[in-house]
Amino acid sequence: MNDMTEKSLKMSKHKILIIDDEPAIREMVAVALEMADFEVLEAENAQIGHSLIVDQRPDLVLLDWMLPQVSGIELARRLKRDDSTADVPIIMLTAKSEEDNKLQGLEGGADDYITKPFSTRELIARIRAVLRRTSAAAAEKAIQVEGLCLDPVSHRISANDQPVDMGPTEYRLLEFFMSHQERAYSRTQLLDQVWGANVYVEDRTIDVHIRRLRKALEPFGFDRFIQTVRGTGYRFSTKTAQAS
Amino acid sequence: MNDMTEKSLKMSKHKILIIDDEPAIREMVAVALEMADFEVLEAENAQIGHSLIVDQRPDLVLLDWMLPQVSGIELARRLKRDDSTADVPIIMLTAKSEEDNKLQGLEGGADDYITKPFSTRELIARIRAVLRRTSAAAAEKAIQVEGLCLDPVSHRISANDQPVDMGPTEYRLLEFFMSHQERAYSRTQLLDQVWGANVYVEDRTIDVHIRRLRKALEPFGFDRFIQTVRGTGYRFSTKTAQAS
DNA sequence: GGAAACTGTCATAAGGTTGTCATATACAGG
DNA sequence: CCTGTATATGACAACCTTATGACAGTTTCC
Repeated sequence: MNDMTEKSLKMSKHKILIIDDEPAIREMVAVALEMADFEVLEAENAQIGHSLIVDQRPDLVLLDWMLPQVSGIELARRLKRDDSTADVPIIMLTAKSEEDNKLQGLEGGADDYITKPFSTRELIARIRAVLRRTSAAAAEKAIQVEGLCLDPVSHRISANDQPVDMGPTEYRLLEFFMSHQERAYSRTQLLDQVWGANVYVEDRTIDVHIRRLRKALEPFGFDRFIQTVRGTGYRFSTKTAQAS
Repeated sequence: MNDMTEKSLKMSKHKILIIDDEPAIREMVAVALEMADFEVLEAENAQIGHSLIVDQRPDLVLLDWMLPQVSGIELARRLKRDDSTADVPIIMLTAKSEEDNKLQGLEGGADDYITKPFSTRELIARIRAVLRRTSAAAAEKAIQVEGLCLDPVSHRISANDQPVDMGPTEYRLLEFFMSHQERAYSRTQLLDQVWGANVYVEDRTIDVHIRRLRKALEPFGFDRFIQTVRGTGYRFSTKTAQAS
């Protein structure tokens, strides 16, 4: 359970993308954020911003309300519509005169809004708040697949509402699998992801933990989710394993 | 997963097509690109460029904004509209004065744009960036042909949404075929591509794996894609085998 | 301090894959 | 229609990869 805290501490700087068409504002914000130890990306319009979000996966987006061509609110909607970008938190930047629209902004999927002019202190405080809120939310959301449910808060697994008993390593392994479904991982990748990078552990050890995980899920029939991908590794999939 | 990196390194030169009506610019860019170890194709207008794209399948297109007859932006739109050319990355070349239109260029499907005059260093850097981005995306994209679908991410084959079972070698063979359709390969070439260079394996062994692959696809009727090219080797084709 | 729970490795058992053969077929010319 | 080749197939035995049960060293928790 301390994993989360540890990871946050070790975690590299948060990446913030600022999308605003005024170079002066971008510059000012960028400097402020860098001083606050964030990594900053900039985009001058919605298109460039969108591709940066896709490519760079920033931890948060500062989005100007008014942008040429595609407006900020429109971009926010698009981001929220697409699953792959829906969970990127957004803080809208609005001018005083546009303040009335703030509700619309929040409706459009923004996690917060801030009116220009704003102090950098306030901006940074809000960024931190949103980051704290969203990263906590992401980590605390239970993952449920059919009758199998993993609850990060209580750190517990249940199958059809019955508690499932397993070791810590198996828990982490399952957690990783359930948050990365339908994807094949090599033993080395699993080792890096679940055990942590640069840990010297035999590749074959994975097999044993897979075995233990399967054994724990077996009584409920959910061991079928843990699939072997011969010659490659393992995969978590709800789709039926290949018919022989 | 490292296969991609390895392959990229071994991969033959990237083919770049430059479409510009000014011979001087074409020449300059061509020289720069050749020095950077790219293979260069040239076209002086959209029509010629389009047919070169279809025939030669360049890895990337440098497209001038202003072209006689059919403009660059129009060509870009057409390319993106047609599935068979939609995934060719495009970098638009715009004159300073046209800079305002760059947004339109990105909307029109360009992957990047660069304004003239530009340094060859910058051009090459952008080309590399776009190639890296697109080839990474391509490696993750599922390949679907009629009802047959190969998903590299989950490492799985499905035919009409039903899982298909096959050995690792057959999977790699099919993966190679599906990403190199409509083209005949000799047994030796297949051995080099699918098994890897300098591997001592009997040529005839291919026949057996082709057989196994066909057998796996047979229940769905997709074995018809794996065609024999007598005296030469094999080919993956959706078109029906040649009527003699 | 000691019992119980966890972990990483092994050795061994199961099973799935692979490269070759030998044989049956299909093809292209004569 | 026959003949020499090129392919398609079925059968195998060697080889690899994965699944399992056991075990000893540690850590965790009374």
